[in-house]
Amino acid sequence: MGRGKIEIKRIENPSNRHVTYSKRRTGIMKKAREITVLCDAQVSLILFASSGKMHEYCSPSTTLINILEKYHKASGKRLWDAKHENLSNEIDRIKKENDSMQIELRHLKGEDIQSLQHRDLMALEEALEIGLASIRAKQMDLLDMTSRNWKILKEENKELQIILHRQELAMENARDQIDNGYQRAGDYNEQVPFGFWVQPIQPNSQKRM
Amino acid sequence: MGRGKIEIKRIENPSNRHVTYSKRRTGIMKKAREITVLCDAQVSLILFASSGKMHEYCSPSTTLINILEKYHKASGKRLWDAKHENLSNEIDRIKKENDSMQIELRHLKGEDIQSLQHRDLMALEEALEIGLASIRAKQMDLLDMTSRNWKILKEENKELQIILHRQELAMENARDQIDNGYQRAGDYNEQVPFGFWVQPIQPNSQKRM
DNA sequence: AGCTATTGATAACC
DNA sequence: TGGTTATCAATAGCT
Repeated sequence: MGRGKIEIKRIENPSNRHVTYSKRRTGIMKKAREITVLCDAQVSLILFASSGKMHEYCSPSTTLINILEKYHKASGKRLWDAKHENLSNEIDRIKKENDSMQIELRHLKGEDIQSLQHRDLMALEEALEIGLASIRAKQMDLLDMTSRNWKILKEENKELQIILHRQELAMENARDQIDNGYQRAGDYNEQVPFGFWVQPIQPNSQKRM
Repeated sequence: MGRGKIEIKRIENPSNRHVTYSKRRTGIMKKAREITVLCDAQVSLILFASSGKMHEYCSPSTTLINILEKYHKASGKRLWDAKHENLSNEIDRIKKENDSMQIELRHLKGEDIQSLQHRDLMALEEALEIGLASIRAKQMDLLDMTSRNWKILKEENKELQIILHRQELAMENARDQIDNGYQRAGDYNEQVPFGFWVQPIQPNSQKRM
């Protein structure tokens, strides 16, 4: 394939070698592209010249990573290091954990229990009863707390009414004095002792405790 | 480079495509080998036919892993780091799923419910009640089945006793006849009607239904 | 899977 | 490198 036939052995002349490398590299790249298009193939081609310079071709429909993954599956060879394997193993482990939890959840919800034996059903029932008891106890707590808060609220309200009542009395008193001609600079406020005025009560008693 | 020029585009005829793939694959492999030898290059070539079948060439002085490491250095592209990242992401995803299931499980078992609101507790209670009802229904089924089987077993036993009783009577009868001098060649068996003999009852009635 | 006419690749040279 | 061309190699179409 040239002006003369050549033996396939290392070209000793570095210059010739490099020239041949360049030309053949273009050639093989072209071939790779062609087989990709013609035959609907996926190709990865990586070349390193003796100089260390790299060239690559990868069929456009995919990526090198993709090809390597397929390579991995097809050959079974382990390209990736231990780290990778660890990650894969962990994924498997977690997935298994996941599955068993999934099953447990379904069982607790009363699903997929056709295949269960009496022993399993008993255990499930016990677990459910314990859970239910715990939940109901908590609800009781909440209820107690709410009613306690109501009580507090009611007492506050009572006190409030008392205070209001005193204020009304005080204001009545003041008005009477004004009506009776007892006049002085100032307004109503100054005649009402400060402590008698309503203080804002704390809101949202639910959140207490 | 053949009997006729061809356009570089997908060969639609699958048979032709496959033939061309085979031929060109050997061609490109040869080229890879040649450039390796002639130019002292390192080459990795991976091909996947559209059928999914894989072929590879790797220059003898090295390995694919080696080449990929060099590729990694030369291109700066992170080949398996990307893969690692994907795996890590998946692990994260699954772990999250795992955690939420874990929490749900604990809640159903009445654990870690301190922070729950009334609304959540109600939902939990309902789920638990449904589960419990389902489990208990299943247990009832099992119980029914067992008692039904017991009943069958008892009836079988009754019949069995009747048959035994008849056999005893028959044998008594036969003995009496022998004692009374009624002699004949043969043994007891021949004098006892066959239908009177105990037939084996079916075992493990639990498995019925 | 083989054959071979024909195209394609490239060695040597500039 | 890039271009030219004589020559060899690859292969398309056929069997």
